[in-house]
Amino acid sequence: MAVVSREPQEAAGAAELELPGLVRDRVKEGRAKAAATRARKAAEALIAEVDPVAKVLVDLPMAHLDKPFDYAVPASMAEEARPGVRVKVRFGPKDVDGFVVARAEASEVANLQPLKRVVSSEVVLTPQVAALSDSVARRYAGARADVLRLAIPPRHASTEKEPSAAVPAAPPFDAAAAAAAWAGHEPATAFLRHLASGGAPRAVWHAAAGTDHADLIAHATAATLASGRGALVVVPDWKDLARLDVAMTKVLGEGQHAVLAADAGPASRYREFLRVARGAVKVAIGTRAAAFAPVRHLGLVVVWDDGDDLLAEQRSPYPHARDVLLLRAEQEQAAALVGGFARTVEAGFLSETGWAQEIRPSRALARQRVSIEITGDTDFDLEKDPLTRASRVPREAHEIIRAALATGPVLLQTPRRGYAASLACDRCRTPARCPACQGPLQLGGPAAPPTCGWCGHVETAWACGACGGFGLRAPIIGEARTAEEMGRSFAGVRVVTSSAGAVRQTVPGTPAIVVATIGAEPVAEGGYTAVLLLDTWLLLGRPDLRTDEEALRRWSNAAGLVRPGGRVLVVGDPALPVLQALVRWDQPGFAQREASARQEAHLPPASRLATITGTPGALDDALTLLALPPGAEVLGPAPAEPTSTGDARLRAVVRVPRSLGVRLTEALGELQRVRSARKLDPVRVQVDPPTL
DNA sequence: TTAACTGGAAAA
DNA sequence: TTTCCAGTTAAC
Repeated sequence: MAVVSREPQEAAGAAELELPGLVRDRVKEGRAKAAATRARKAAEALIAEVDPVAKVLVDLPMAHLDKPFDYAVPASMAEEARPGVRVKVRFGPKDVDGFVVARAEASEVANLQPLKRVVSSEVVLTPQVAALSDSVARRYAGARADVLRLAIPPRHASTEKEPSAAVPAAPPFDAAAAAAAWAGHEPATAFLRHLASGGAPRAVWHAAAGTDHADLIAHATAATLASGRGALVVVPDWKDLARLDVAMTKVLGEGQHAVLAADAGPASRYREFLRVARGAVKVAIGTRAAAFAPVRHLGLVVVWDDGDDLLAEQRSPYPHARDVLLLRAEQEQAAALVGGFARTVEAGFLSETGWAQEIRPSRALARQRVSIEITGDTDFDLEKDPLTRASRVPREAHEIIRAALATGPVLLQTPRRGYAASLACDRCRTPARCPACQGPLQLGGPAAPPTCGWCGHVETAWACGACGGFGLRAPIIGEARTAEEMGRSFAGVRVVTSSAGAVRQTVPGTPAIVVATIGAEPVAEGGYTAVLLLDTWLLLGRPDLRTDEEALRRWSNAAGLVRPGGRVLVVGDPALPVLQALVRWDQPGFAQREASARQEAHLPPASRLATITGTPGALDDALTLLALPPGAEVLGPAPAEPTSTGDARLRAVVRVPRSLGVRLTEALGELQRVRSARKLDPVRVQVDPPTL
């Protein structure tokens, strides 16, 4: 025992005399290490003379640790430890990453720990973005560390060593070209003038069908640059981003903008981020996380198609890119542009409250530019026209396609992917499901009975699960089958498909039939000569609160791809208000009606609402702890998705009038701090979630 | 990791 | 009541 537990020092003493070389080396190593530690300690003991205190936000998600901690700045780091740099600090038991947010002369706290290391001298957290992260964290009752993780991409050390490429001189602002691009949208010329002269106008922009919106955004950016300020544009996905990238290059010239996308890979993502952070470029475009891009002297923020759910962050605290940008526009006195072919209730609210003005197509432009028609999708038509039975493309549509093909490409938007023909109830249009496995019932051949597409069950006595009907209606055709039939109907015409998994970004402006599933529509060079929206009823079948709104947004985006002077044909029930709004291109009107419905139901944006989700015990506890402002309502709790480990969870909804929104989020923030400090089971808080 | 704090039990 | 010890907590 005694021999085994001998002190290390004794062993070291023995080694000096007799032990073999390897052990001696190790002892030397140990001594060198000890000497290095002493040297480091000595260096740390020398504290910076000016502002020896660094205020550091540590990268920990715990709500009660969401405040700056003071550290001593060693003299060796006096210069590098500037606000905005990444540092490593000792925090309790372990070393954690953090950001210096300020330097100070003194601290309230005695015996400060020294900063361990300045990870890099790059200023990645600018004061503006730090302030933005503050307000986003407060608005969403979340922790700043979580927000910063969304805002600042992971460091990529080798990329950091490269200098950012020099930016070529930008061409001078062409005010006439900008005005021409925006012609017909009113009052866009005033908006552009205001931007160019350094103002901060705010607008909600409804784009006319056939508008090359990316081009217009690029011109608005150019106007902002002309005032000596930077701009930031956020779009939902990489398809929009690619289009915008091309437009920016065309209008601003090569290398004038950075492209920020999380899925571009860590090196490229960080390289582009650094170009912005270093002030090498004044313009940034990107997907949702780009809303935090540290653009210098920000003059304009733009969000396109803000109804797309991709703009809602999936990670805590679940901020929406539109709201981040709008907060930013206020804080940095920048202009704001919220644009789309569709209109969200939230965007409509901005103009209703007077926060922003409207930019709309003039009536003349709307009428002359595109004709939008609707054709019935009733069983009567199906009887009359044998073609429709097979293909779901009515005869009237065939005529439009034929005419439009003479001058360019035609888009057919269909809601279903693949080939198989699924069936639906002919009375209520609920898709027919297999009674055994809930798979889709399909027709294998002309005379075959309906068969399940998943388990192969042959259904001979089907009855609709929703309405009890016995009739099956003409099949829902997938995009592959539609494409095949188009190829047969229009022999010699090129047929292109685009659907999830095989999305085509662009097609040439030459005659072709493009069959795409919803959201996968390629952009046609110069626009489509005609756009057909098929099987519109299928999108409306879902019992979601936002079904109509979302369907209208998706149709509007497809219709928006038409070229000026082109035609849009909607196949659907002309009596439906949502289709009427589409045909009249009155998405703002539809949003307004939706807004009053939501107001009556006390839903956002007129109310502020939050969900709290957790295990039954934790939720119950949280609701007791939550100090709600008077007038707040609590709904539920109702069953929610179980945890990843399968534990049951409940969700409660709390809501207040919008005027009390700040009180609600403060209470929720306090709740999270208390729960985190007491190490209670976590609950998830989501403020104004996109869906309920 | 570690100093400060808490609470409970033994000693006086 | 005081003192000691072990476990807990906060964390610069």
